[in-house]
Parts: sequence; C-alpha cells; structure tokens
Amino acid sequence: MPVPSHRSDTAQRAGAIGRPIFNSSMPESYDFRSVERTWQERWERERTYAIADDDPREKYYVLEMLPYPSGDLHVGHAKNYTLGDAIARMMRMLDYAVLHPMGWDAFGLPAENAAIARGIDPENWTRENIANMQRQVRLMGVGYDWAREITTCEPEYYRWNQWLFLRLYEAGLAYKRHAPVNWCPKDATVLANEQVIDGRCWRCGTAVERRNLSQWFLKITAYADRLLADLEQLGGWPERTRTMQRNWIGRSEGVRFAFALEGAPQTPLEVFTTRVDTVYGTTFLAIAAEHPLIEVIARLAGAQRAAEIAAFADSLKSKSELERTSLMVKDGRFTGVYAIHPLSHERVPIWVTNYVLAEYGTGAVMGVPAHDERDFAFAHAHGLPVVQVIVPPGQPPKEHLDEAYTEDGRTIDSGDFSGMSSAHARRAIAERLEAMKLGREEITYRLRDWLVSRQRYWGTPIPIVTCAACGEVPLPDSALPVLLPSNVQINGEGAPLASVPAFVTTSCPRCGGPAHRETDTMDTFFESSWYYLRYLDPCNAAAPWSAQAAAHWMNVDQYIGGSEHAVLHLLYSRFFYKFFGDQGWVSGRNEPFERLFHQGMVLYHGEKMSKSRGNVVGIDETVEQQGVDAMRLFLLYVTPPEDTSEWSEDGISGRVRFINRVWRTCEPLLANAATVSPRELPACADAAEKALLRAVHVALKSACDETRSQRFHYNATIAKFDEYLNALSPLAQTRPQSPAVRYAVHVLPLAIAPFAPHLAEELWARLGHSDSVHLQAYPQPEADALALEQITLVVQVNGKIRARITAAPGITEEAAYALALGDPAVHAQLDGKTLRKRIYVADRLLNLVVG
RNA sequence: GGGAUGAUGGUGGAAUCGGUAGACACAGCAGACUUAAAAUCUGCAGCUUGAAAGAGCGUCCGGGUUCGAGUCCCGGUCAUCCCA
Repeated sequence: MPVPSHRSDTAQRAGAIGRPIFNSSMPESYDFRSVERTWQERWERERTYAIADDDPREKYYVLEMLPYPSGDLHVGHAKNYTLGDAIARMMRMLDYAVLHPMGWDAFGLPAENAAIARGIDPENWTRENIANMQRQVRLMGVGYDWAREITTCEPEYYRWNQWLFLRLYEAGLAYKRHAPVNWCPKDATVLANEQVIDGRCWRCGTAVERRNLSQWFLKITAYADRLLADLEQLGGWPERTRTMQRNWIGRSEGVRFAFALEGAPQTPLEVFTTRVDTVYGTTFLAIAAEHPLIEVIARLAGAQRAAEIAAFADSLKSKSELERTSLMVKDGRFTGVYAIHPLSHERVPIWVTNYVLAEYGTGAVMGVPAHDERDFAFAHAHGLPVVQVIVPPGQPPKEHLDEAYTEDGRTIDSGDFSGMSSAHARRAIAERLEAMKLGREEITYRLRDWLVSRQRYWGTPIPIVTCAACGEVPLPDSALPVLLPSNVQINGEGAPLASVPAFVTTSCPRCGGPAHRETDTMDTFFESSWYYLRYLDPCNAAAPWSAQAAAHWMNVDQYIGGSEHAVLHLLYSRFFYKFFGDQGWVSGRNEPFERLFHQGMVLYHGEKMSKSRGNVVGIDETVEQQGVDAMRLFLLYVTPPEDTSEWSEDGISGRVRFINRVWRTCEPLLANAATVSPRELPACADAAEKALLRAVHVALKSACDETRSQRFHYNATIAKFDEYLNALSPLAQTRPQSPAVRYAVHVLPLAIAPFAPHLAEELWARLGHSDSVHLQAYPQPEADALALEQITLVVQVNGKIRARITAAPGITEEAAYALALGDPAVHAQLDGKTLRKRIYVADRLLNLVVG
C-alpha cells in the first residue's frame, strides 16, 4: 500500500484551507525520501565507495560480521551496519584507504527448514532473501564496495571451502571417526557442542540426544595452545570475550597415571587429575559408562553385576552431556571390581557413573571426596569414605568435613609425601609416578575437535569419496567444485544427499573403480571462518585469495558483531587463520581480527525483536516514515554502541526534528555560505560568534576523538551536533551575513557526513560542490576555536563549592585567590578561620582549606 | 557456587585524567504564534526547605583514602552475561 508522502500530506492540508504550499519567504521543506533515494542511486552509479588495491593511503579494513540472509532486516541489524558505516566514513574522511565490504552467509539450516516445512527450494528461498536484504542494505545507505560482494552458496565461493578442506585433510587436520554426537531429533542433524544450549538445540530448542555416528572433525585441538597463548596479544578485544575463549579452551595441567585392575593387572586403568597431591585421598574410581574397559570390568564383575552395569549405561544413552554433568543427580553403580592404588597399594572400588564422560580426559577419574566437590557429593550419596589428605596450612584435620576442601594446603597421611605443600607434593608425586613408569605430566584442554559434518543438504559437499578398494580418497583439486545437486527431495529425515544416486555414485580418483561420495555437508561455520579473506580478492579463480592481497589488507582493523559469536565463529576463524599462516598464505600476525567490537542489542518494548513475538521494527517502514538518516542518527545516539538500547518512536522523532532543523537553518543560507571556506577559521565579531565556532569545533573534536580512540561513542558526538545547531540556528536568523555563521553552515555537512550521509550530501551539493562530501577530508578541530575567552573558576572552601567566579583563562593562582577573597560568600566562610592550605587547579578550581 | 561487567533525574544518557554532577535528547509543564490543532519558537524543570535570595541533601547501600570521589579501595544488595 502506498504511503502518502510527507510533502503531499502537507500540500493537501495546506490546500484544503486555501493557502499556498510554499511562498518565497518560506524555506523549502526537506524531502528526505527523494534526497535519500537520489543519493543512494548516485553513489551506486558512481561507485563512490569502491576501493582500489593500489590505493597509496594507509589501509583500514572495517568489517561487520557476515549476515545470514534470513529475510527481513530490522533496526537491530541496522545498529550494527550503521556503526560500521560511521566508522568507515570517518576513517575515509581521515584519509585512509577504507575497505568496507559486504556479503552473505548463504548456506544453513533456515533455508532447509523452510524447504521441509513448505516444500520451497532452499536455493530460491536463499536468493530471494539475499535480493531483499541487498535492497534493504542499500536502503540504509551503507557505503559498501559492492564489487567485492560474496555469497557463500555460490560454487565460486564454496569450491574454496572444498579446496581448504582438502588442504586441512592433507595436513592431517581433517579426519573421520566414530563419536557420540549431539543429535537434534527435530532438525535431524548433528550439533556442535556450542550449538547445544542448556541441553537443547540452539535453533529450534528441541532436547538434544546422543548418538554414535561416523563424523568429520577438524583438529582445532592441535592449535589449542596457540589459540590460548595468542589471546594475550589481542588487546583490541573485549576482555570478556578473551576470558570466554580462555574458559572454552580450558587448559589444565595435571598428571595422567594408571591404577591396576585387581584380577587383570596387565590392564591399566588410566586417570587424569590436576590434583595429584590428593591422590592418597582416593576412595573410589569413577568411570564413564562408555569407557573402553567397561567390558573387561563387566567380565570380572560377574553376570549379575554385568547386567546392572549394562542397564545403567543404557539409561544414559539418550542423555546429553549437559544433563549428565550439570543437571542430573550424580549417580552410579558399584561394579564389584577393585583397582589397586599405585602408591598406597590399597584396594579402591570402581564405580560406573553418569558424570564422568568418556570424551573427556581418560574417561576415568580418581574419586577424592575430601577435596573435590563432585566427589564429595557422590561419596555422600553412596556411603563412600572421606579421607582427608590436605589441610589448610597450620591447621589440624577436621573431625568431620561438611564440604570438600578444594584449596591447596599441606599434605597429611600421604605416605612419603606427607607434610608437603600442595605444589611441592604435586611435583614429587608426579616424579615418583613417572619413575615407576605409571604416569606422566600432561596438559589437557577442554576444547575438543570441531565437528564439521552435517547430515544436511544446504551446505558445502565434503570433497571425499569412499572406494571399495582404496577406502577414503580425497578428490583432486581439478575435480572441484563438487556441485551441490539441485531438485533434491528434502523431508528432514537422514542425509538428503544420500538419496541422490547421481550424486553419490562416482568413480575413485585413485583406481578408477566404483566409489561413493561423502553425503555429509560442512558446518556453515566453515565458510565464515575465512570469508574476510575472500573480500580481498573476490574474483580469484586460481586460489581462495592471493598472498599479496592478504599481505596488503590484513588484518581486519575493526571487526564488528554480536557477542553471541564470542566463542564459536571467532575461535574457528582464529584457528583457520593460524593454519593459513602456517601454510604461508597469510603473513604478519597470526590473528585475523586486530580489534573487535560487540554492538549491543536493540530491544522493543523491553524484549528482543522477534517475528514470533510480533515486535519487530522493520527497516522498510522506518525508512519510509522517518528516513534513513533519522534512523541512523537515532541508533547511534540512543546509547553507547556496545550497550543494549530500546527502540522508541519518541526517540527517533527527536532525530527527525534535528534533521528538519538543520535543513531549515542551513538551506536559506547555502548560497551565502558557499563563498566562505570551510577550511579557514573566520574572524568573529563577538562572544556569540566565538561560542558558535567553539561549538563547531567541540563537535569536530568529539567525532575525531571517538574515532581515533576507537571508543566509538558517537552518542556523545551527536549530542555535540545538537549543541552546534543550538548555537547556529539563532545566529542564522539574526545575522545570516556573518562569516562565522556562513562558515558554520559550510562546515556542517562535512561534520555530519559520516552520521547522516544523505542530508550531508544534499547540503554539500547545494553549496555548489560537485565531488561527494564523503570523499572530502574531515575538518580538523582547531585549538584557536576551542579556546575559551572566559572560564568559570570554582571556589571551594573545605571542598564545598561556595562561589563561581568568571575570569580570563590562564589566570594566576594569586589573582584567583584575590578574586575569591573578594566574593562575599567565600569571605563569610573564611571569617575568623586560618587558611591552612590552598589547592589550585588551573582554569578550573581553587580550594581553600581552613581550620 | 566461581568469575566478569554494571547500577547517575520521570526516561535514554553526558561527565574519556580524582576537580562545576545531570550536557544533549525524550517525555512533561508554562508561554508565543493559530479560530483551533499540528508544526515551530521561547521559557521552566534532581530532591527537601523557603515568598524569595538562599540553605541543606544528592550518582544503589555501608565504610575508607583524599583538600576534593559518580570516578580510586574494602564490604554488601540487585541486575546482566559467562563458566560450573
């Protein structure tokens, strides 16, 4: 439905009461729709934001996280792009060669879910969404270099996923194995651990089950130490994000050593512990239900026990990891089998439990109830003894422990190792175990290999075939891309590609015999782990990117995206980038993102915007009703960019008002202002003009400072633009000929260009310039304009403000003191008291301490 | 349970270095213009007290450091996020 334009609305109203729409004394009203559309078309046509690889200026690469084309953009997305655009435009005007590209994370589940639910072709669905989102991104007036646009579902892009997969495979970093995986029964797919949130699928919320499947993994664990160590270099990242990655990697130093099985002494039962100083407190061993030795133990246990163990293990099969480790009551079954403690030689009962996982460490832990909370709870529940072997320094052991003592302390009752500090005991015991050839020190990580297989259609096919004779065979590069077949039946069950014989059936590249293709596709985090390099060389048909392009443009100087990607995407990207560095494909620092910024969410009515809640504020409506510039200004103004903000109709109306005021103030003076240079401070007639100039330069300073400091609190900058306008508009009325006024009018479009690019461009053009305002240099704040003619000096007596006196800047302490004494209020406070101390802060404050 | 971050008027926020708390805006109130409304313009506006000038209080709560604390330190409450 066509929405009547602001202008015709006004015309109708005005016409109805028989008045002319405009008269000569009335400024032309600002038609944001036509202005915004006109300039967007022109920027596109003239490629205003294209950047050449050989641009001689210092480079600056600003990037917003690759969006998934889910359909419609709302103002929450706009906050992200608006910030990136403001930064890019500022940096461009500060004379950097700015690279600011855009693309589409086009593979993924929603397309496939739409296909399942409504029988839609995922490719068409995706392309339609991309077309719509391209339109909306253009509507926002973001200055991307569209020549570098990428779409990850294009064969030209995903062939490089396959190519990179093969390189990882050759490096031994891609491998296939059976593993218990998180299975979402609704999406019929495997989920990575981080895609399981509170035991549920991160997309659909269905409870996740566990299944044992053969899966492709990427060996990110091979880089665990470097991923951890290099976090220290990332000073431009939020500390929270670095901490999250540190926790996720979860390095622990400890000892791996073996207990002997009673009855099968040749079969070592290995455990890993970070607290080997507590080893003499072991009163049981806890093993995972999926432990590889479970069958040996069951055999030793006898038929009845074996059946109990099997039943217990079965009951855990469908439980997710989180349920087992965090949600379920710690439970277990005594196997009836004992192990022999390697140091004390005591018999230790072996229990099968639900809280030890086969995937972690060795799948078995020593149970030390006195010094581990989980073990304490377990021992309590099953009546196992609690043996204290660590006491707080200088204290006797407690008669009865109410909770585990998990701190370091001094060892007791620990054989040869009694009376040591925990740290000392850890070292000594590790050495002894090593000498006995029973164990060694080891570093383990919580991080596990990245599961990249998806039993899905809408993703990159994995370029591996299985041959009856040769087994697993990687395809040669010449066979790439392995194209995703079209017209595939997608019903949400199993792996869709397995149902396409023409795809599956192939020949072995090694022996030529019959073979079948891998039917899993890649996790979409694969493509988003390297896309920032493809922008640098988007048309390269011989390689995913050239080393030369990477050397020129990397690293990303400023990366912007939501904190929901603090671990997943950002860790995977770091892993890939280190691999690329090892291959010599990228140079310099082995980190892709120099600085990282997490923008906050935009709420509406206190809630996250979502279609299902019906509280989405769309781009289209907002742009149509209030205009792009108003939307952009509001999003930047309402809160600092990292904070959560609340969308408000009233709030944006304030920015609409600002835009209209700028127009009303400046438009009648444009012809006049054009003859005054915006690059040269004009002479001022009086204090009011001096104040105007100061307001102009305070605003310029704020814009430059927020950009250079990379704090990006443009909310404060835009407030300074308000003050700029508040200073300008009355003077524009009363003395339009003043050089100061004309200067302020001429500078204004330059000043606001990064924030309200359309309004700025229109004013700039009407000032008679033919080049885009966005290609001009940003005006530099000047000390002369910032200097105050008069300062207000605060006079305190004993720290309390008693007077404010006006003085010239640079006033001496003595002069200030003399002025202060002349103030009656100050005089009254000093009356009859002795001056003990005088504190003077130049041009700010005089504090008189009396007693 | 552990960790991180935060808490400023009716609201969003400003105060970037320990030095005038509340800039700027929204909502509100009063006035001008208008037959009226909208739009626009002008003014008021932290709280208490006072006719007013003024005085006292005031940045979640309680302590501390300092001539001086929204800002630094300690303890607590609440909120958000992360880990368990």
